Amino acid sequence: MATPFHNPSCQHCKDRFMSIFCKAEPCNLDEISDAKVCSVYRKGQVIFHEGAYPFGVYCINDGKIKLSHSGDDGREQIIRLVKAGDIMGYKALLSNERYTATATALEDSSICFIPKDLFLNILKKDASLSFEMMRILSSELRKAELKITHLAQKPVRERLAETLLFIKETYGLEPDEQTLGVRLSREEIANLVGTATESAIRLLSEFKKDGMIELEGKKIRLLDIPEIIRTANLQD
Amino acid sequence: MATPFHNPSCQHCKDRFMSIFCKAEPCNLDEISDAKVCSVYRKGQVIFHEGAYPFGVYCINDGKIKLSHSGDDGREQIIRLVKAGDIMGYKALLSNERYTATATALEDSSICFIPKDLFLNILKKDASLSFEMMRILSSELRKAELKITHLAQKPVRERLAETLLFIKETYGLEPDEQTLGVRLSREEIANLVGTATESAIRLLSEFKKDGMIELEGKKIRLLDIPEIIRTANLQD
DNA sequence: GGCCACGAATGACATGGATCAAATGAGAAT
DNA sequence: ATTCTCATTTGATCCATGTCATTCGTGGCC
Repeated sequence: MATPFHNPSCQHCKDRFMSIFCKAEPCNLDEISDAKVCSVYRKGQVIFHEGAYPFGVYCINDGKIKLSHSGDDGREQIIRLVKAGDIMGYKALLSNERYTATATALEDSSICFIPKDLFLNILKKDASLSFEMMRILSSELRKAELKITHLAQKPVRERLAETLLFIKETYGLEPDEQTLGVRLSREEIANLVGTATESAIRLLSEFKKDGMIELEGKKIRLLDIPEIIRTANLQD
Repeated sequence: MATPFHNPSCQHCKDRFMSIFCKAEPCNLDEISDAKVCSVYRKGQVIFHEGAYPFGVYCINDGKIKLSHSGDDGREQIIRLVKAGDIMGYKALLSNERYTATATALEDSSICFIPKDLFLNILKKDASLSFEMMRILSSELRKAELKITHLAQKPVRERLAETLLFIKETYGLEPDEQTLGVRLSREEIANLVGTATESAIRLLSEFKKDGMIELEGKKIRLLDIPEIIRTANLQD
């Protein structure tokens, strides 16, 4: 499926300083760099499947990925958006269980694979790396818990506005400083918000009518961010 | 507020083998045991407040605690139930931020406090402890993500059934093998499920009418667990 | 015992949002 | 270009669930 290619070295990875591995001790980084395998996945390709056993962690060299649960009735719930410098698949590895989510490329991406044993061994001997790992886990957990509260208490309108801001935080804006840096289908947006596709569409149209955003195919331009923030009704 | 009393030693803590510290190296456990302070909190007392800065982690010696976010409109969302042997407050500590949740005793509880510096230092030098910490974080994260999916996709009825099972998993049953091992108000149940109190009450009555449970004040007896599982409609 | 206060239960009602259906548009394949 | 397929949009409808209001029950306290 995925196309392997000559490994970029971790030491010179452009996202090295944003990634967890910037905390790793240099000798461990060398070891990781030698052992990893980098592959290219095309848009839509699945990197790993919910239910499968993990054999390592993935570190995004370049690209954008969604992680999603497939709900009982088949509807998917997107639980995380992954960007360059991020790692994924660590949760299953650490708790030694199967993947609980499926990773799908949102656009063509180059992704490095680090074998399980190596990763775990280095984690065990590199205190600063494992501390960083804990920091990441804590922060993901905090975000997840906040999402639980909002899902339980906020109306779809507010959650959609919040989601737009979240996408902006994650993937940033294009050079025009307005367009969200990723193209998602309406269904994907809905699955991120946790609502029906039609509801997401309707509310996006409303946002547009209210002058908060502009829509052009899958492009979304944020015109009035302060108003979006107000709509999201954030307190924290 | 809380009443300190003579410290039980960690080495002889009855929940030692279920707690994270069973993984700590013995010498580190000694250190923790010496430094910790154990206090008694009465039912309803707050152990720490959302928004406050953390100065250490709490390890439950005995008792039951709820961790909750207070939503923007004041409604609370319970995000975790804590039992003897569990620790709490580590998330804020690890990510070096303020508490995002409030911890309140569900019944009289004795809780040990481990100072921040000590905990972090030991975490840094005790690989097996920090590995265990990562395991806990991963598992919490997995649970949180599952909850997000269910909150987004399942009707209240299913979530309530699931919550009853979750309470049973967490706190077990009383000696009669039917009654849930904790007394929660209807409001607390609703805040766990993520619904309005009235909805929780109505559905509990339905469950009772259907013979799944029996209600007697705050006592909830699970009469037909297989049927509750069916109602929860769990696939995983 | 009887009052008070608060949790629990029930009913009536309003509505946000899901679902179903149909029409339109846009991108991919030939 | 033409067709086909799938995403998007819009409209109509329905229902689960939240909200408001009231009553009921229970435990605490004087």
